[in-house]
Parts: sequence; structure tokens; C-alpha cells
Amino acid sequence: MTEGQHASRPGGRTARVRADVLAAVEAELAEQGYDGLTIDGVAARSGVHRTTLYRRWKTVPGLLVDLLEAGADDAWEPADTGSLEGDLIAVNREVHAALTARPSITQAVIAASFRTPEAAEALTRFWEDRYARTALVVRRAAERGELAPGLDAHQLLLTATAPIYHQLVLLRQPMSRPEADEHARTAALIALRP
Amino acid sequence: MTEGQHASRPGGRTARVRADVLAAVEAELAEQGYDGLTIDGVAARSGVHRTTLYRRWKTVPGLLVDLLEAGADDAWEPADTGSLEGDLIAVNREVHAALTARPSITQAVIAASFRTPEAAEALTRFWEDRYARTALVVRRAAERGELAPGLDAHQLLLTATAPIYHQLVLLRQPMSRPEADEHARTAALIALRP
DNA sequence: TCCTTAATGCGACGGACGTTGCGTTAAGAT
DNA sequence: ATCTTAACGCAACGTCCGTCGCATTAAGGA
Repeated sequence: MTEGQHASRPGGRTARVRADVLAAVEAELAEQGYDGLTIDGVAARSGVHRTTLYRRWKTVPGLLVDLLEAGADDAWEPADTGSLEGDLIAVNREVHAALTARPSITQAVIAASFRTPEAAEALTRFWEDRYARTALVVRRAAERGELAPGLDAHQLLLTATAPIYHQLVLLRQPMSRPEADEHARTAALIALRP
Repeated sequence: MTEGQHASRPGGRTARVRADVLAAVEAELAEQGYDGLTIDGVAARSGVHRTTLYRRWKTVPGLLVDLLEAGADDAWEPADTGSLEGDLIAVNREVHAALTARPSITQAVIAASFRTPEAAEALTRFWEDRYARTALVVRRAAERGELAPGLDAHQLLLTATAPIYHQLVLLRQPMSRPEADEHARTAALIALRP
């Protein structure tokens, strides 16, 4: 393997600075929301100098991208409940929880994605990864013979989860967890009847 | 009716200024996209002074809100194709067209809605109005006896249109018109089978 | 036509934002 | 323990953004 050059310095101070900054971002986000999030505010709260933030993270969206990636669970995979409907409900509940959390990192990154291409790409990557992993739910159902072969996994997941995003993020209106469940059942229904 | 006081002055010059400004907004949007949209840029292109823009529209999102409302068709109603499936396909094609247009006013206003509460409220009002009008499609289907009574119109419309918004706006990936049609058919399928 | 007064144009100001040059600290290697 | 050098702290600078006071224009009524 190519050892590369000194590979920068992920050592103690740098890591501590990053932790302090990301904690401050989350705190500011909780108190003031996305539009109140500012580099100077994060610098003041974290005790890290402005210049350092500008150098390492460049922008506010950059901070949120790092927060998203720091919170990403590399081992995540969808729950196995034994049925397609149950699996989809579990997925929808996770989406619902992520979007109604306060503060919602996901909502903040979505907002950021409309301001810089970097944030948009980071979010796209994150979702591509999640959708790819979640496709396992569909494969399991296919192995159990629950659904017609050739069914498009992405389209099915879109039918299940898109209504939650649309209602909570774009329409900005409430959606209860039972309603989120209902959309999962609807999606499962289609998959079972080709 | 209450004639009210002088009711400001919607006269010639003011109207001309507004038309010039909104045209400039659309042009700038087409050339540079939302993140490149700036008050000074619009002022320079329209020939209207900066101060006037700040006074009448306050912010960039404010400009887009006005553009959205100027383009809103007060007489809009969903096409009547004779079947629920056909009606939903027609709706989905309109949504698809609005989101893939270049420049897409809708996409720009969505972006703006994450920056100021005013834009968010304007967008919510716009969609509430559209969803309320589109519910006519469901009522017509009910009158024809096509679907089970008590079906929630909003949930049905959400199932049909949400995947398009999610794919094109949040996931930022392409969606063909046939795919948009397919989501309409899926939604119709659920409505017909309770 | 003249008068009143919104609406717009104009210049300048203050503040927030992002950048730059340089000194200081500490991580990691010897 | 010592050295090298990323990473960070610090202060100052230039730019962009939004606001304010005042002059000018023109819409709508008398």
C-alpha cells in the first residue's frame, strides 16, 4: 500500500478542536436553528478561533457536512422484522425520527444543500449509501418469495419514504408516526400485488 | 365595500419597475442559478436602484416569493381526463415539468424557503392551495364510484407526487416523465383497492 | 393645469463576513 | 530530550451587504 506522505496530523489537539466545534454547531443549531447558524457564533461558543473554522470548514454548510459525516454509522443496516411490511415500517420510523428530532441534523443539512454544491453532494452521497443498504429489505423479501421478481427496489423505497420527506420538509406540515407507518404499508401493498 | 384610504399607488411606474425587476430575477436565475442570485445583480440588470429593491422586496427570497405569486394562475384546476389514473398522471406531469424547467421557479422558491420564514410560508400557502384544488380529482373519482369512500385525498396525492419532489429536489437525481407517470399509476392502484 | 405625496434615485455610512501574514503551540518523529 | 512542521491563535485588512437621510420624479386627485 502507498503509505503516502506524512498523512497530516489527526492527533490529539486537532481531534479535540473538531469535537468542540461540532458540539458547538449542534448546540447553536438547537438554540437558533439553521438560519441563525454563523461561523462567528460557533467560534465563540466552541472557544476555537474564527480563522481555524474558516480554514478547516470554509463555510457553515461545510460544518454541517462534517457533522453529518461524523454522525454517520458505518455499520448501519435496516432492521430485519421478518416481513417486507414490517421492514418498511421500521425504515419509515427511522426517517420520521430523523426529521422530527430537535435539532434535526438532517433538516439542517438539507437546508445547507441548497447553498453550496459541497453540501448537496455530501447529502446525495449519504442518501445513495442509505438507499443502497436499504435495498437489502427488498432482496430479503424477494428471497422469501413475497414479491414479483424484477421489481425496482429504488422505486419501492421512494414510494415508502418520499411522502414523509415531502410532508415534513417541503410542505412543512406535521405527520404522525402512524401516518408514516401507513405509507410504508401502502408501499408494501404495491410490491405484493404486481 | 370599504374603499379604504388612498390604497397606495399601483400606478404606471411602480408596475413597470416591478415587471423589470421580476424579469431580471428570472434572467439571473437562468444564468447563474439560485445561489448566484443577488440583490445587486438584479438591480444592475433591471436598471432599478438597489435601495428600491431593499425597500420593496427586502431580500432575495422576497424577490422569488413575488415571482411565484406573480406567476400563480388564479384559475388553475386539474385536467379532467375521465379516470383517476389519467387525472393523476396529468397532475404528475405538471409537477414534473415545473421541477425540470430551466430555470425552475419552483426549485428556486424551495431553496429560498430554507432561508426566510416568509418564503417558507409563501410556499406552504401555494401548495396548500394547489393540493386543495387537486382534491377535486379525488372527488370526481368518488362520484364515479371508482374508489372506496373515506379515502384520504391528501394522502393519495402525497403518494402520487411526493416521489417526484423527493427524487428531483432532495435526492437531486434525474427522473424521466414515464417514471413520474408510473408513480401516478401506483397511487391510483392503491385508491382502487382498499 | 397645478398640487400633494408615494415611489424611486442617490450617496454615504456602519457592520458583518471572509481573507491574509505572521507568531505560537503541540503532535509525531528521531 | 530535541527537532521539525502541521495546526492553531491573533490582529488587521478589504469587500460585500443592508440601512439611512435627503433630493428627485411622477402618479392620481382637485
